[in-house]
Amino acid sequence: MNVAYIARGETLGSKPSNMTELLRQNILNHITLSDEELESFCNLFNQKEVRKKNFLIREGEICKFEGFVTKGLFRVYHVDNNGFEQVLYFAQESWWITDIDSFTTEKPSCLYIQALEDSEVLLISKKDKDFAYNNIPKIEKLFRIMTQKTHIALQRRMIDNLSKTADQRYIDFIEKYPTLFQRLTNVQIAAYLGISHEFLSKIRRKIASK
Amino acid sequence: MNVAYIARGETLGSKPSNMTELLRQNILNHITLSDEELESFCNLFNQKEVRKKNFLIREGEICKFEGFVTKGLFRVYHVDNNGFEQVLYFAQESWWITDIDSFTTEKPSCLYIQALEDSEVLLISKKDKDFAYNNIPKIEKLFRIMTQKTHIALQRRMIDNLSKTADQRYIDFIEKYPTLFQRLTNVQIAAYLGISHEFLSKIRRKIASK
DNA sequence: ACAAAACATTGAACAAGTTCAATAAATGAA
DNA sequence: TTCATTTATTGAACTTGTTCAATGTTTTGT
Repeated sequence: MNVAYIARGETLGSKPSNMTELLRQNILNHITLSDEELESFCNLFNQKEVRKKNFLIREGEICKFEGFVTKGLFRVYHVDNNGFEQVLYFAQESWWITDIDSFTTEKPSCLYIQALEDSEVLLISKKDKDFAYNNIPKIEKLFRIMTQKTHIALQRRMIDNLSKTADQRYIDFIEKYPTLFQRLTNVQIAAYLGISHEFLSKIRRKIASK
Repeated sequence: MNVAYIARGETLGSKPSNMTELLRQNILNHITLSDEELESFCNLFNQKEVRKKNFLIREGEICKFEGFVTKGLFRVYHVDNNGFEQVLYFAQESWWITDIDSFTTEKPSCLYIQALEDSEVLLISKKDKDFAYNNIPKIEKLFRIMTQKTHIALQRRMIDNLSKTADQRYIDFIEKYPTLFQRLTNVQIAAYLGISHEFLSKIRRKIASK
């Protein structure tokens, strides 16, 4: 495995383990891998710093990476025809980020991924991910399981959006993501809940007065 | 592979190919498999008839299968606290159905899956699917790719629900699923769009008068 | 420390979507 | 064929959420 790794022109030797420690933990939460497999997979990632307000991708670009957040916070969002922003999801430490649509189809993205704080991510390219799929069979299982989990979460959110009132969705959000909640402005939360930030402000007043 | 297959107590010999023809096509649309792999995977499925209005699963039950529709039409829906139904998706011929949440976690489902027409499905149990994962490596890739695709579709729907008006979502639905549309009542379509059927009726009048 | 920008709140007028009740049309079961 | 059930339409009153504009507060960059 290491031979293939070196042959692909990457730097020789492992990255400092503190850089990929969170990633290793995250992977082992989903599947079991030998030290060698873990090592060679983690070595396919490159660290990148993204300062607050900077973009990992913008609409129209092709998403060439899949990322794992090791520090900071991102928002993945869409801008509609009227210029309004809808947040698909937030990603803090130990969350994965990509536009899976653009990444897999290699077509231009209709999403923006922006850092809301000074952040750090580990990025893997499509080429290296395909390499991992072909050479470390369990990686196929890893992403099958992870995609399943994010899909389940999105299904639940879809049902909630269809069945619950904005008040309830806001209360649920705080309960479900209590620490993330504290790192977000009301503008961002409103864009996630699918309401105007003015209306969120009125919801907050109503809740506070109880 | 056939030995393992027989050892698991299934009927000997392949099912008539007309029964699994649609399934075979669907699989080969996603990955390439040898005839033997295809054969042994398809043999893990059992056909089931479901008459109109009957349920494949109900809320509270544990979803023990993943299904592939060969004939007819299903709706997968949730019933909220006020008794309103939200349709997560419809599944006609060549679509897959399951409550992936309940199926993977083995916890009670919060969904109903009901036949809207006299239907037929090919079902695979969790045990047999795990068997396939462990013995036919490409099956892992198959479901990784399929889950990715359904996830991408759901992401798009999520964005549309957050950014578009009900009128536009209805027009989009007709354009995207022109044949499915003709098999559904307005009550079902409204439950998918997340609006009351009365309001859908008013949207239809408005559109017709143009 | 200061100016500029972003963020949060509020009210009033408005638009989108619901609820309820009444009626008509289509479908289904015996 | 007939009766019951489901489906579709419509109007009026209502609720939820938006829009716009004004005001004050907090953050940020330099």
